[in-house]
Order: sequence, then C-alpha cells, then structure tokens
Amino acid sequence: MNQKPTLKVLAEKLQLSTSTVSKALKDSAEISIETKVRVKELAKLMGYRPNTAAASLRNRETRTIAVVLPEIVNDFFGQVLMGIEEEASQHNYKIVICISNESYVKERDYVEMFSNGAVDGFIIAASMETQELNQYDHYNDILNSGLKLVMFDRVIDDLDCDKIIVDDAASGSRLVDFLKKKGDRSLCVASTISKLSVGQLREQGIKLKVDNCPDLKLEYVLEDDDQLFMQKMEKTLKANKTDAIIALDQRSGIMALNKTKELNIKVPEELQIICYSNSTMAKYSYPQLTVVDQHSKELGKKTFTRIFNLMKNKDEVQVTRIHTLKTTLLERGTTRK
Amino acid sequence: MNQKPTLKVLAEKLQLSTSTVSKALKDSAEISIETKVRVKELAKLMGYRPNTAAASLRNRETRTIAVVLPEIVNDFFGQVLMGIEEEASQHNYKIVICISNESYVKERDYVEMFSNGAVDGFIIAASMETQELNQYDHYNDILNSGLKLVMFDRVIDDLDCDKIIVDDAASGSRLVDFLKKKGDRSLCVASTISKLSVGQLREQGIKLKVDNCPDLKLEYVLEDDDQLFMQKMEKTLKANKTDAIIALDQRSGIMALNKTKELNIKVPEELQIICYSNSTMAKYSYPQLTVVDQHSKELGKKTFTRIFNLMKNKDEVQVTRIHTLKTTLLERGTTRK
DNA sequence: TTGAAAGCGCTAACAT
DNA sequence: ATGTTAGCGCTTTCAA
Repeated sequence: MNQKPTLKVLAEKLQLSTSTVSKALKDSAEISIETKVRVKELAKLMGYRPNTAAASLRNRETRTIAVVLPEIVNDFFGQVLMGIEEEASQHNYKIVICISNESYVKERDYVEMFSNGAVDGFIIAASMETQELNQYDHYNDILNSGLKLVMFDRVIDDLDCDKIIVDDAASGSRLVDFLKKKGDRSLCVASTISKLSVGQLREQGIKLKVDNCPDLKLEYVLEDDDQLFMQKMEKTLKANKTDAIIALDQRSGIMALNKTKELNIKVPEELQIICYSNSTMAKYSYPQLTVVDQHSKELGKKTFTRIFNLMKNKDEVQVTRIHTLKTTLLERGTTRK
Repeated sequence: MNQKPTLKVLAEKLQLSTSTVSKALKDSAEISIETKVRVKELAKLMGYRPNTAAASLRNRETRTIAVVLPEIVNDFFGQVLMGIEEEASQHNYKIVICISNESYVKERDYVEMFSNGAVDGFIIAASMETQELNQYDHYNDILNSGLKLVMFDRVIDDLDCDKIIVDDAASGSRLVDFLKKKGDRSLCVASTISKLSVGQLREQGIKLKVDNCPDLKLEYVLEDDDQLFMQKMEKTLKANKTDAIIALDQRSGIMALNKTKELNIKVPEELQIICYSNSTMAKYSYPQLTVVDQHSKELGKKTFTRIFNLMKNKDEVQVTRIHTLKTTLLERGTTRK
C-alpha cells in the first residue's frame, strides 16, 4: 500500500517548489525544458495522479456530469448512455448516473443532490411522471444556479434549454408514405408510450399524413398495460382489415408481432410491422423486426458534445438550441421488399 | 443565478464562527440546541449544500464508487446497475460508470484513471478480454493502493478480493435434474459465452451431472458468432435427437428458439428450452422463455452493500469473501408443465 | 526560470 | 458552548 504521491512529495524529491512542479506538469511556458523533463519523469516513475478533489475545489469545476435517465434496462437509454460515456471519457469527464425510475420525486431529488457543485452539469431525459405532471421547476433551478443542462429525447417543450431530439413527427409521416407505397391502406398505430412527448409526436406525424391521404385509414391500439394491450390488439387484428402496424415503441412492436403468431397471421405477407427503436429484442425477434433506427449512440455522443461546448465556450451565444437528428428506416423481416 | 452559500457566509450572517456552524449542521453534542436550530433554519432558508469537493479533500473520502461494466446494453448488467445505484443513493453515495466494452485496455485505463482518489472503491465485472488473457494486475493495483474492490458475476478466481456471484455450477446441475424428471434424455448445451468464467461454470455443472446419469446424453453448440451459431444449431436440431436445450446466455436462448421456428419444431412439446438470464427479450419472446433467474437487481444491491461495509468497518476481518446467491428457475412457455 | 504565499470550503484538534 | 487555527492538495498571482 504505497503512498499516493502529491505535488509536495515530488517537489521535495526534486528540490523544487510545488508551484514549479505544478507548472511543469502543465507544460507552462515559464518552466525550462530540463525541469519539465525531470519533473515528468519522476511523476511518471512514482505514478503521480493529481487529486481531483483538490483540483475541483481550486478550479471550481468537477469535470463531472450527472446523467439522469428514466430507466436503464432499456436498449435505447443504454445505447445513449454508451455514447455519452464514450465521448465523456475521451474528454476526461466523469459520468455519474442517476436512475429516476420514471418518478418525478426521485428525479427532483437527484437534481437537488448534485446541484451543490458536485457536478458541472446535467444531461436529462425526463421521467414519465415529470412529463405527465409537466412540473419542471427543478430544471429551472439547474439553469438558475449556473449549471449546464442538456435534455434529450424526452424533453420539455416550454423549457428554454439545449435539447437533442430525433425527428419524431417527421419520421411518423415518412413511415406512412413508406407503407402507402407498399399498397397498405388500413394502418394501425400501436403504443404503450402515449404519455410521453415522443409518443405523442410520432402519433401526430402519422395522423397528419394519413389525414392528407383520403384513401388511408387509421386505427389505434394505445395501452400501457401488457395484458390490455394484447386484448385490444387481438380485437383489432381479428377484425381483419389491418394492413400494417406502426408500433411507437419496442414493447408494442414485439407484442404486436407475438399476437400475429397467436392468430396465425403471416408477417410480412398479410401484415407489415414497423417498430420504433433499434433494440436487441427487435434484432432477435422472428422474423427480425423492421425498425426506425434512432441512432441512439450517436444521439448520446451529440448530447455530450453539446454540454461540453456549453461548458467551454461559456459566454458564446447559442444560435440553435434544439438539435434534431434524422432517423432512418432499417428494413428487415416484418416489411415486404 | 444566486450565489452558493458556504459555511463562511452562514457564519457571518449568524455572527458565529464557521466551526460552530459546521458542528451545528452535524448535530454535534458540543453545540446548544438554540444555536443548532438557528443555524439549520438559515441553512435551509439559503439552500445551503456542503461542497463535496472540499469535504472530500478534507475527509479523504469521496463517497463515490466506480462501477466498471463490460457492456451496458444488456439486461443483466442493467439490472445489476439498478440495484447498485438504488442502494448507493440510499447511502448517499455516487456511482460513476465505466464501460469497458469487453476490452482489457479500456478496463485498465479506467481503473488507472480513478485510482487517484477520485473514488473510494471499485465494483467490477471483468471484461471478456481480461478473462481470456487472465491479466489482472490492475485489480491488484486497486487493492495495493488501499482502495476497496468487489467483483461480481465475472470474477477472477485467483484474485483475493470480495466477490458476489451466483450458483452457476450448482444451477447447471439442477437444470439437468429438472429436464431429466420431465423425461428428457438427450440434452444440448448452447452458449455464446464459452470464454467467460460464468459460461464455463455452467457448462461444468451440467456436464458433471450428466456424467453421473448413464442414461443421459450431452451435445454442444458453442459458438460466439450469430451466423455460425445458427448453422450449428440447425445441424444439431435436424439430427432430430435433441430433447432439450440449455442455453447459457440470453442470446443463445433466443437464437435456439428462433431456429425451432424455422424448422417447425414444436416448443415445448417436442423440445424444451431453458435459458440463462431473466431478460426482457426472454419475457417477450413467443412463447415466453423459461429462464434461470439470477435475481440481478438483488445481486447489485448485495454488491454495493458489501463494498459499503468494507469501507465502513475498515479493519474488520472478513470471514467469507465470496458470497454466492441462489438462482431460481422461472418456468414459462418453453418447458412443459 | 523559479518560489512564496494565499485561498478554494470544509473539519477537527485544541483553545477559550 | 463557541472560537481559533491549521491543513487537506492544488493553482495562480506576484515577487525574486
């Protein structure tokens, strides 16, 4: 259990002052080349690592971001987190993780807990409860205390902060076009996330498009609960008019697919299914689900990059504060060629 | 953007010294009731939150744990993380997350990065590469520098540290018993994780049991790559002798199930499938996969509790350093009643 | 080119 | 019961 070397220790061994050592390690122009070399050699030899607490205290920055997620057992958020984490570690930032579990109170508590200078900023996707209650004073608190905030995916429209989202409404419209071209006329929107902003946007995009096409028809299976969802889906499919299902989330997509198996409906010949979110579940379903790829990891990277820039160019005026990523359709086994 | 109040600010407003204020907030017995009340009131009013960097520096503890995971888009690790995080936030600990991506180098870099006093300890599940290379000096470095280390699930046998695991070998044996009672004789072990300690243990447990039952037969489909796995599985199933598949991980389980659909094999009537890991994928497969539930969230909680105790009872001698959790079989649609 | 000194916010041993 | 003081490890201004 060898002692952690500090600047002081290095300085003593080298017969220098701590300030010289500090500057040398930072490649300050004030210091001679020889000294720098000497210092760095010993630092390396002794495995010197600066004490982050001391640096934070002194520099008033923690190089830490709190990431608040509604859930973590969820491929979308997992992939986003991967992107955030990858980018963060590249920039020598730490990520502390907070799981709100879709609860407003937990989310608020986390924000409060870390607003004391424990982190430099927050990356947040709002919990379901927060979106339902539309209660977001805690986000304002973040901004008011001078910390940075970037929201992604599940954002608050009325809040004036940086946001990274995907083209939910537009993608909905595109899906309708895609299915229409394949000859489908009777579409069904399936969702277990009608409470979420993203779910609503996707619905709106789809509806808008369908309303503009007199020959298209639209049904809905919107239901949170698995059991009820399956019942409604069964009723809809048994009516035998549906040509295609657009599932707004992975759960509804996989449940719809399972229901077609129960009812012996041939997919994609008799019915096409498209599903939001490029999840592992969709990849390993049988047949593989055609999905809307949100490029979640990229989304995570963009999100970190944004907050990073906010922290660096402190006073720069942001022109666009909402960044919209384009989704793409990944055609697989539940849609026809 | 109101200023963050410090002890000094509170002290000035109250005409007290910072040490009195500090003690009052900590409910020290030295301080009078009235003063405590006065201090706490103002602290609350002004929204005082102690500066964690300063406290860390002074107390030599960060109340932060680094959690190093091989991947995050994985229900098992996600559930474990949930457990860790839940327990941690209960004890006012922060969790910084590190994703090794199954890479030895990334894992080692993370450990080095946080071994400077940025965290009080590490919770680690070894990356695949680390297990293959059996290279774990970086774990020893953690221990040597006086930091705490608890491994879970993917552990290093030769390393003398605290470990939380599940009864992988024993559970394998139990599964064989279970299938045997159902009348199955020809079993097949499927796995995409033969490189991992957990995969090997499960294999061993199964083999041991089968070897002790002269009437049982055992085949293997061990293959990392999805394509190759599917090919081998097809060959095995077409031979038409297999009564049951024990899949050692969720991917092999779902792929096996998909192959039975391709080949029109009736599950569970003609073939039973049991699969390790209670994943979302297994829950939403059709039919629902019978799984070995590892109680992953509990595992995460236990893991945090262990490292927490290590940090608190600093000198207490640990009697058992390996904690084994019992798995349970969750009978669902791919096994017969 | 190097060093001395102050201070970030907090705690605790040691006065008073 | 309250206050004084020193110091955790680092950075940075100012002086030498």
